[in-house]
Order: sequence, then C-alpha cells, then structure tokens
Amino acid sequence: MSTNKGQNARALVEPIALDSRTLGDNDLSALSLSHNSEQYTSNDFDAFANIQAELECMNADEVMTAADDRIIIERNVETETIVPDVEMTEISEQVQAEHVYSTANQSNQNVVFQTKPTLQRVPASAVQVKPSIQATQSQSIMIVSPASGQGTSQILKISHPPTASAEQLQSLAQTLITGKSADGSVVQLRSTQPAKSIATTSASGNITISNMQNLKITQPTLKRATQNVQQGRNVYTKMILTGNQPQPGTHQVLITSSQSENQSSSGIKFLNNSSSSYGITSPTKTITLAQAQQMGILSTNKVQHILPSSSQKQGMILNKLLQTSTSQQSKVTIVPTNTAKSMPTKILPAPITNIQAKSSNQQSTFISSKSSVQQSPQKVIIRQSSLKPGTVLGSGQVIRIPANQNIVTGSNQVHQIQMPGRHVQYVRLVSTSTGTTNVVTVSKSKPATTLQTVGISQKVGSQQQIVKVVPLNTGNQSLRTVAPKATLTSGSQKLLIPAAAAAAAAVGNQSKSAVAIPASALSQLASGQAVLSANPSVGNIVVLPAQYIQQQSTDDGKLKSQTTSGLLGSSQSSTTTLCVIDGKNSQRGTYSTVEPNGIRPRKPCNCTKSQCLKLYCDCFANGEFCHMCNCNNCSNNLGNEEERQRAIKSCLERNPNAFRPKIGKGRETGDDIRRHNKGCNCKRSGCLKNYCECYEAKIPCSANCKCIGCRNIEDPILEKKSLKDLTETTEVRTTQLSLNKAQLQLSEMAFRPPAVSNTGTRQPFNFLTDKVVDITCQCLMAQADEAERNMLDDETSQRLIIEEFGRCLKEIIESAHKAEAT
DNA sequence: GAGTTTGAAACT
DNA sequence: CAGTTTCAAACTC
Repeated sequence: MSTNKGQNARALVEPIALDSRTLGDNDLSALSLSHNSEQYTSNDFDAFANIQAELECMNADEVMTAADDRIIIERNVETETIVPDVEMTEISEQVQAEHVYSTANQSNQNVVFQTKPTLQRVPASAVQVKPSIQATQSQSIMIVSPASGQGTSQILKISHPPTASAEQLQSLAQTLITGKSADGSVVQLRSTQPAKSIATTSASGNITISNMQNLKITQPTLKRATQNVQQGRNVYTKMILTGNQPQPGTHQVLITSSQSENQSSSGIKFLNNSSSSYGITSPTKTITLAQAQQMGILSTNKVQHILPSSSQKQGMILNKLLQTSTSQQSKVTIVPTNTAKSMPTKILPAPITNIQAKSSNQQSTFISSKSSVQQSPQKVIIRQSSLKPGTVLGSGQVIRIPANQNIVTGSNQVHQIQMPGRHVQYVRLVSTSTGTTNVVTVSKSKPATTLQTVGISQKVGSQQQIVKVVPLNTGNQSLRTVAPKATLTSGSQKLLIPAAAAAAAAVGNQSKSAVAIPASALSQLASGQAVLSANPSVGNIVVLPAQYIQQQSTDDGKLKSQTTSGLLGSSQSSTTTLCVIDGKNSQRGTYSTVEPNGIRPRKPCNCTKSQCLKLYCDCFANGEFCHMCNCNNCSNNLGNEEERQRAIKSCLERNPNAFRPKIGKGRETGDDIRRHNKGCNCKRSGCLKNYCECYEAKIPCSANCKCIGCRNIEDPILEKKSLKDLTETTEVRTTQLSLNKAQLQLSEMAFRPPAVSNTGTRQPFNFLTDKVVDITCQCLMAQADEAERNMLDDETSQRLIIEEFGRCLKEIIESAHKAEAT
C-alpha cells in the first residue's frame, strides 16, 4: 500500500439523492438527526461508525498478496467513511426487531472470504477465515473473489475494536456479503447463519463458528441510534454487534434494515459506543448498503442506509439512493487514498482540530494513521446515487454524507435543511493539495427530501477555513442562468477559476457530472454569488463561509440553525447553484456570466419594497440569502432570520409549493422534457419574451399555461429561427389559418343554403347571404394580407385577390348546384 | 440610466 | 376564485 504523505486535505462532497417515492417526509423526519457544532469535535463521534468496511473491486491477482499471513494491499486503497445512505426499498423480514450481538473477543482477526461472484450468498465451502498473525490492529480484511478464480475480487475491510470477536467479523462479513439477494434487488439484513457455512482455517483458535441467531438479543444499547418507525412505513431492524465491555476501542455494529410500505429497504448502521475519540488511533469506517451496493456487493436497487445518530438530538438522516435497478454490475469505486498521507476518513467533516495523528499500532492496510489531520488529505464525498457505481472519483478519502443530514450552524458541521417536497442538494467539496477547499459537485436532489448543507473546515496553511454549504432552490433562474444569455460579461464580477481547476472540473463532469471549483475560486467569489453548474442534473447549493455565518450569528446572536424548512427550493429544475460567500469581495450588484466550467455567480436582486422576503425577490424565491445584491432594506439575510422564517412560512401558507421549482420534467412520457409546472399567464408578450417564464426557461408553453396569443410553441423548425423570424412565421401561420378558416366557413355556408325562397326555387343568388358575403370578404382580406406580407407588388396582389374572389364564387356556385341536386 | 412594459405574486 | 394591486424584472429608448 503506497502512502502519499504531505497531501493536503481533500474534501469531496457528493450528493446522495433521495427519492420521495421511496422515502417520505415523515420518513426523513424519522431519520433526521440534528447536529450541533460540537458534533464532530467531541465524543459524539463515538456514536458514529466504528467499523470500516472497504471494498475494492480489482483483479484478484492484483488485489493483494499474502505475506506472513498478513494481507498486503499492493495498490492504493482508499478509505471511505460512509454516512449511511437511506433508501426505502427492501423489505426486511425482521420488522422492528433489534438484535444486539455482544461479544467480548479480544482478538483481532483478518478474515478472508471467498464467495461466488454474485456475492449473493457465501457458500459454506467457499468461505475461509484466516486470522492474521499480526492481529494487533482492529481491522480485518475480507477478500471476496469469485469461486472460479476469475473475475474481479473485492476486498472488504472491516475495522473493529480489538475486542471484536471472530463471530462478529464473520457475522458482519456474512451479513455484508449476503446483503444481496439472488435477483440483485432484495437486500436481506437478516442475521445470516454464517457459522454453519463458514469453514475456518484459523490457527488462532479464536474463531469459532457462531450462529448469530444464538446471539443475545437485547435492546439496543445505542441510545443515539434511535430510529423512528413511522407507522409501519419504515421499520428498521437492527442487528447490533457490540462489545460486552464498553471501552475505548469497543465498537458496535448496527445493521439496520427498514421496511416501507411498498418498498423494503435495508440499511447497515455501524455505531461506535466507545468513548474513544474518532481519531486516527481508532479509524472507524462505516459501510452502508449503498456503499456495498456501489461496491458491487449489493444490488444497486433500493438500498437504504442509515447512519447512527450521534447524540440525543443528533440524528443523521440517511440518504436514500435513487438508483433504479440496473442490470449493470456495480463496480467498486476506487478512491485512491493518499496512502502515505492518508488519514482515517471521518464521517462527515470531522473537526480536523480534534483529530490527532496517532500512529497507533493499528495496521490498517487501507488506512494510514501516520499523517495528521491537517496534513492528511481528506475528501468528503456525498455520493450521488444516480451516479453509476464504479465511477472513479479520484484519489483521496471519501466521506459520504447523507443527503438529508441535519446540520446545525456552526463550524465544521453538516447542515440539514428540511425541504418538504424538495430535492436533496449535493455538494462535493474538494480541497486542493494546497489545502484549499473546492466545491466540486452539486447534484440534483429529489423531491420530498431534505436538503442538507455541509460545512467543511479545513486548514489552509495555519488558518482554518470553514465553508458552509447551504442548499438552494433551483428554478427558472438557474435555467436562465445556464442559458447562453451571456450578455452581462462587461462589468460583471469575475469568477476566477484556475484553468487547471476548470480542467479538473471538466474531468469531474465527465465522470461524476460534477463541477469542481477550486477553493481559490471560491474565495474569489463574491458573497451571495451563485455558482451554477451547467450540468442540469445538479442541485443548488449556497456555500457560506463559516465566518460569515458566525458573524451574522454574532451580530444578532440568534442564529442557531440553517434549518429552513421549505425555504430552500427544490432542485427539480435540475440545475445547480452554488452561492459562495466569503465576505472578501465587496463588489455588489454585478454578476458574471456562465463560466467555461458552467459555473456562474448568482444574479443580484434589486428589490426595494419587498425586503427581499417575498417571492418577488429571486434570491428569496430561490432560497438564497441576499448578498452582494442591490436590494434595499433587505431582510433576506441571517441577521433577520426570524423575520425571514416568518416570510417563508407565509409564502408556504399561501402556496405550499412556493419554493418548489417551477420547471419540472414531464412524467407522463417518461422523457426529460421540461415544462413549467404552473404554466404562464402571458397576455401581451406572446410568450416570446423573458417576461414569460416558459420562454425564459427555454421551454415551450404547455397545457399548463393560460397564456393568450402564445407563440412559444414547440416547433423544431421555429426554434431555429430568431425571434423576429419566429414572429413573422407565426404571423404567416396565423394569416393562413384565418384564410383557411374563412374558406372553410364559406364552403360550409355555401353548402348549407338558406331556406327556400318565396318562389320555391333555389337560385344561386339565394345563397349569397350576408354571412356568405362576409366570409367571402374575409377570404379576400386574408389574401390581401398575405400578399402584402409577402411584399408582392400591387398587380400581383390584385391578381391573387381576384383569383381568390373567383375561387369563392366558384365555391358558392358549386354549393348551389349541390343544393339543387339534393 | 430613466422610463415603460410585463406578468408573477400578493392582495382584496 | 376572480379581479385588482404590488412588485421587480425585462425591455425600450
């Protein structure tokens, strides 16, 4: 295992999408955990995952070599701390049952499993458990390789306390491996019966065959891991592996499965009840079903991951993976950790200051505990569920943060913002090697989920820099900002992004549909600026420097949380907005156009009377704080959070969907055609100006619109034309339609002559009623208009009009003859 | 940059 | 729910 010392912290936050279809608001609330500022700097970390699972899909021959019974990873291995993703899909047969498996085995074990490529079930004969000779660490490695020896092998690393017993490891491994059903869609977290099927080759004699069913079932000892079961919608089954002797280093493994109404979901929760710090000395890692899913162990279908709450009020909402069933085999995402400089991955942005590099005797093959936190590269990744499994993210440690995780205002914290009906926002923050933080990815969130903000603190040099990420509402603005309307370049504030960073961002877009922004670029962004991702699949996020929030908090002293339910817009509009506030740039009222990397600052508002607390204000409507705007008497800021919340509430009372995106995707056809959810009401613009929200969003008006004289129709031919051409073309069409209509009316009127004349005979002139004459005149006028529009000379125009008149007369006469015949 | 137009939001 | 007013952005000059 190579190590990369000196690499600076790297933080990636990848979005994890939540699916409202599988996870309702209640469900989210049930899973919601709040976080305070001390969450990651105190013993609260103890509540987080303690078991690290590392899977890596690689060729069996290159995976590892066994030397002295010690597993050596010859390849850079990334460590990942994953905050459980939540997905309500799989049904667990164990409902509301919590099992605590207590063991007190002090021996450390390295376990090697071999199973079938499908990993659906571990054949008894295929499983081997090999204790590591140098079992001085609390980590075990399981190699899952195809029984045939062909294909890719997967490494499952499990960090566990020294007291972890072989049974625990086996059970855990077995559970993980058996977490995939035969069809790849059902995840069963039931306690497997690995003991019966596991043949141990352990020479230590510590490994015994245990049946998990025989384990002591107790009430969960994890007070913080409470799961709210909401009326049977989501029931979680917890299997807890815990040490009998709570002590530093003792770890608990909580495997949680949930059951929802229509979909069953499973989750694995790893909890650490020890009081030991979440430091390097006891690297902990949590693997969720989502992770397992992504690693290929589990099906990509519907896996729910749940993270343990850290404290009584600190709950962590699990992210729900949105991935639908994919026939594609999941690959293991390999994020090369800085092997030499790698540091234990933390769940969520752990406070770097509290992490001490203790080169413990721990021999984690995957995690290097040598580097200090400041020096260790740290990458926080909120993984977007929609991403294909196996996407190579790059090197660095990975931290997965649940999309709906609550974040309490404070430095180093992850914020959760409850957004009823809104999508989860994703942010990937990547710190460069120089210690700067990069906002890499903002992904699209799902409705009926909660938004989360992520605060990441990192050391930049000797100064710690904290960046807060606040989800934003997407909407038309984002759409139009992305639109090639780059007309405000002059005088606009520049978003300086190094070319290298831009290139990196481009690379990120290729693999992750993400936009990378170097910290330096972020620092250059004016506060309140919105960085939009050209990627339509990303969500909106506002990044606020911690100091800004802190300052605001200090100013009014009442800033507590960024939880603004309903404040932030959902991101169905599938665009991402990053609002980076660093407080450094004082330029106001300007914004730049879309950057080459698709990032664009937010446009400032100019509100004067609304205090930016009404939907008139785009900032407010998009769930953003006004910053660097031109507004007057603005209350859309942290200093007026109370008032702002009232305004949000008021808006939601008037319209519960007030903060939902106006532009959605058509569901009926299953395509991705965007449409205005509410529709426009244009009357005079013909829906051909930006007054029209549909036109502004570059989408044709739909049946939802109540516009008058709409010309914003979906016509591929017309779309290629300019506005002027479009207008003219539309006029031509209108004229032709009127002409055709008049002609049709004439034909119909002529064919239906009036009543018989007094003489009893039907003469042609009897058909020349006023109506027929009127229609004939309309035909002639329409023809005249058409000739004029075509810029025809008078002679030609007259000829056409006369010809039209002749046609009318002919039709009248023919109609008369038909009438006589009848 | 001032004034006008426009349509969404807010209000009645 | 329809009509009116308010508002800020879009637009024009």
